[in-house]
Amino acid sequence: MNADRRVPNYQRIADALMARIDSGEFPSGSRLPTEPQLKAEYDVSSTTVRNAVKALAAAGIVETRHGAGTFVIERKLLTINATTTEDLDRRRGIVAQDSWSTDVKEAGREPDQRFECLNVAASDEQAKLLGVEPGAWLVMRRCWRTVDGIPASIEASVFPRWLVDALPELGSPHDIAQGTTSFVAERGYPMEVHLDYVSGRPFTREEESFFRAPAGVQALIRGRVSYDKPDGRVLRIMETVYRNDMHKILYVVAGRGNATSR
Amino acid sequence: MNADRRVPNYQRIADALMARIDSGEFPSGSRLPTEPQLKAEYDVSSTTVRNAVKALAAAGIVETRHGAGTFVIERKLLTINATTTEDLDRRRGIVAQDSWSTDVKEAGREPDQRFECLNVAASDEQAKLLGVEPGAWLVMRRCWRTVDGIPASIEASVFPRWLVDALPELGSPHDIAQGTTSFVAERGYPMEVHLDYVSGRPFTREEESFFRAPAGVQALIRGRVSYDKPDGRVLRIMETVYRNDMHKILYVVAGRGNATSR
DNA sequence: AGGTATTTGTCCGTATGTATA
DNA sequence: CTATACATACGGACAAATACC
Repeated sequence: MNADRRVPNYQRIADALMARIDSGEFPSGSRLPTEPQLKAEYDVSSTTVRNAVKALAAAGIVETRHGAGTFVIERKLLTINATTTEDLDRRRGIVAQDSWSTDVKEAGREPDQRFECLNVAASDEQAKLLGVEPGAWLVMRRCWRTVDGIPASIEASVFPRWLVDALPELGSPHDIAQGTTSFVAERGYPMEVHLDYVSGRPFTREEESFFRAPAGVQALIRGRVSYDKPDGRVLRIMETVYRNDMHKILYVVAGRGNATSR
Repeated sequence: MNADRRVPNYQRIADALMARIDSGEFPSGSRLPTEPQLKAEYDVSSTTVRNAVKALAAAGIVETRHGAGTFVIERKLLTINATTTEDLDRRRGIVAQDSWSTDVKEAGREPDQRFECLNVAASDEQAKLLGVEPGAWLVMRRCWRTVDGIPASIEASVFPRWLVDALPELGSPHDIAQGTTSFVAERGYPMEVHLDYVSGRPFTREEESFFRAPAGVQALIRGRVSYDKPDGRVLRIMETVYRNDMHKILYVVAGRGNATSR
């Protein structure tokens, strides 16, 4: 027994429960004892039991469901391929579908998305990238995506004014089934290079209301700025917000590791 | 979107505090009123005030410091370039330094790292990638890294047995200042292609004790499997655990967006 | 360096609300 | 409809870390 007084009681109970989960006593998806039961079992107050369960929830080990109980979580990661593009899909015979749907279906899961097109004011960052004034009107195309019925990601793209003028379909309130990347490319504006950044943060209140994810789940963010050529014109600014417990993002990186071979 | 009419009291207080933060009343780094003050101000119990502050902390808005107070957080993101390699550094005249130190110093911040080399048992996944039995002995090289004195990331690399036999320095308990990528490349084993995956999750208890990050901060994970050529031999399996509120990972992706041009 | 006030962390007991089975 | 289970809320006590004199 660890009688280290520096470790709070609720943390010791959390550790004990975690050990019981690891031992197989509570397999993935199973229900933990109720809080009153744990309270009696460990002879502590309700506060302490709740803190213990909250610690496990924050660590992504369990999920509490109001009125139902506390359940052990199992993570199923979906791989999002950030390197392949639609031309690769075509070689595999996939034509009229965006690359996200392809990824999800190939994982044997069911994709669904709700689409919307809206006019937005350019943020400072967007304005700088596009060379317009902050607050300028931009067209945003946004997808709210679910996997097996679970809210999984939100993808938002904004396009420069001149591109929307050239390709009015970008302003239409209808989804472009083949994906905007290949649509824009086919019309004469191929994206030759993308700058991606990946980070993570807690959900905003707004995102929370869409995802309704358990505690311990945060956002995995992928930003992508697409250019017609290196240091060229920006064709699209995209940001995707993923549930971080459902996704991993894959990149194939060309190594140039042999410094002496240049 | 679902419109929950009933919002808990603590959430309304959290929203009110967030609005006051956004309004500039509490700028970044400033201290919020103490909990007894908030309790009096909003005329609620200590539980409710604490729940409100916890909600803000979980959302990454504020950070509570034991005995000191509650402070508004400012995020400073460090960019980790996952695409450039040491040969690029050399062209810029940087030679005897790994790419991480380069990135951190270029951001005007102070990198520091503690290195260790240990013998570990291969996990199932590592064993599969390396073509050995699970549990086989592998050499792991690990860096515990701080930025401006703040624990920022842990990077762990494992190498196949045959490569350590060929390059015994990989088993040495000393850091390889130039970075292992270029070291291994110079000795005749260039890494021509990397497979990266990026994801996020809560810290493990062990990671927590190193990072000591406030609530609302999680791990940003980058895994990298490096090959000598596409579908070739695995030269290294690397996993880096970053504080997600301190890092974004940058990738330069070659676009092949023009499907008709093939 | 030490002591004291301040501030958050932990823990107790209890009551009531609300979602789920 | 009822019982169950977690969520919210009240009020208070003491511990532990920090700040300040």
